[in-house]
Amino acid sequence: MAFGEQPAYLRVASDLREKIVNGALPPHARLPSQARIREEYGVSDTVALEARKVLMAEGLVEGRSGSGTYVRERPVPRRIARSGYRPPSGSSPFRQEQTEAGARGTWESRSEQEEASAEIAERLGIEPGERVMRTRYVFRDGGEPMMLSTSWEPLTVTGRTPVMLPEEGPLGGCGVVERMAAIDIVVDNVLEEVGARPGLAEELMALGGVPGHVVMVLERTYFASGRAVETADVVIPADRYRIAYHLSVR
Amino acid sequence: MAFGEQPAYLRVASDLREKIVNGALPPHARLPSQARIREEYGVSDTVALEARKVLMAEGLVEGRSGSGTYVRERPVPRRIARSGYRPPSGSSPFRQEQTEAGARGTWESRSEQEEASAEIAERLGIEPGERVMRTRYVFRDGGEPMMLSTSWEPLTVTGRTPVMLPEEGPLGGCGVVERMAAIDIVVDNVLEEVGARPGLAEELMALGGVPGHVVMVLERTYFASGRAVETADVVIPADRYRIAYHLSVR
DNA sequence: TCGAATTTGTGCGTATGTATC
DNA sequence: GGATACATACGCACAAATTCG
Repeated sequence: MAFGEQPAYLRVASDLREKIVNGALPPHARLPSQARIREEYGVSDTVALEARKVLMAEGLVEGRSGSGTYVRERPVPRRIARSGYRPPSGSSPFRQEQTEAGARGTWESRSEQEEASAEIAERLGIEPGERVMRTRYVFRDGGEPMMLSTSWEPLTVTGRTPVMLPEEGPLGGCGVVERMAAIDIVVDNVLEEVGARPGLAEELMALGGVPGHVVMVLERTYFASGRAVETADVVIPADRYRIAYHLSVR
Repeated sequence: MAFGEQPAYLRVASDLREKIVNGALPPHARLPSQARIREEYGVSDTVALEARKVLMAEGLVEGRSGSGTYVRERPVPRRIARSGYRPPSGSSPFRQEQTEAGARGTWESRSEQEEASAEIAERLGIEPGERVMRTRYVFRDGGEPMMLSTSWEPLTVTGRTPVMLPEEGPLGGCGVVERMAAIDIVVDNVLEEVGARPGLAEELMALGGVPGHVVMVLERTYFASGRAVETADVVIPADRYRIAYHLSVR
């Protein structure tokens, strides 16, 4: 390998990648087998294997034992409009987590009281050990799981009120802002932090994904007059969704 | 390999991973060398190598040629405050891509004219083939590459003006809003879409990462009076950064 | 139903280059 | 320079899954 050249396996990977992105190898097409790659590029078995591994790590292809290596479909990601997004029509920016264009979202949830962990306490601005209501959601979009969410609300805020359980009562499933409004708490700010990481096996199981898939994690906290009233972790499969913000420049 | 067992390299990787997460191998500690692993676990060179590769792909360790394989620090992800984020102090929400708390950002860039691809034309609301100025950036934070960005501006907007080249002239490096203001274009809206995927080998090379690492992709478009004046793709390593939005709930 | 060919996935041994100590 | 350690590369072997006649 001469100076300045990139390794053989990266050269082969780049060539195959090019054929994938420019459409010469469309989704569901089979890549040349390891043996064919070896012949076509004049490289060893190891190099052909490493090249395939690079593309697999990039999520472009998927190996099926005994069959071949196939180009994966990359669905056009759907848009999840977040708070702050104002669609052309004048609909509410809230409870839009499921929708770009009115997709019917359904969800299940389970609530449970617990003591705030150090991290949750930090996010809610309370003392660790204070009691909070934790609610886990699975959101579905047309039956397909699309989003996992876990939210925490301090019981000092909602305790002994009709909205203590997010999904019970007349305001069940209405969203944080409306529920808080019902007990005279005006949510006026929201902080959202977006991160991403490989999904945990457990999450991907629930989301119908494949080990190794990437998820985005949205850490969201609602504030009312400077006090945190709800914080949540939202897990979203990154291959199917994007998170959209529409902001005005002061 | 008996039925139901996992491959040897995964067994070795799991054992080493356990030692890392439980602290037996703290950050900056050196892993056993390939030869040592071979001896300790009674496996071949290949298995030891593959095991290390798994941990490297997970971002837990980093190999230094000639020296060893070291446990990486997993820094609390730094926050990249995006447009819309208003820190307690009243500083400008723009040109904050580099900073949580005043980190000095440096960058390099290279501009070039080209014809708009179908995708870029769509995003800019122009015809494919119209000429645009493409500028590629590498942003650094204390010398470490932290962000790749490619921006496109229609030449119908900036052509034959002092700000045609983003990084030239008196307003070089000033940010889109200020530059556009200089030619009497008032940027009033920005649309940001956050996605995530495994990084391409090329991107991770530039960002100092490892094949397989996750990146976030920020697709950002600035608008002035409903017309797109700049669009950009921003690639950010997800293990080191998060993207923060602070929004008010009207 | 059976079996052969193909292909991936895993594993072994070895060699060479190159960076670090 | 020498020793160590990682990175790349070659060739081979075998098991498991798949495909196909």
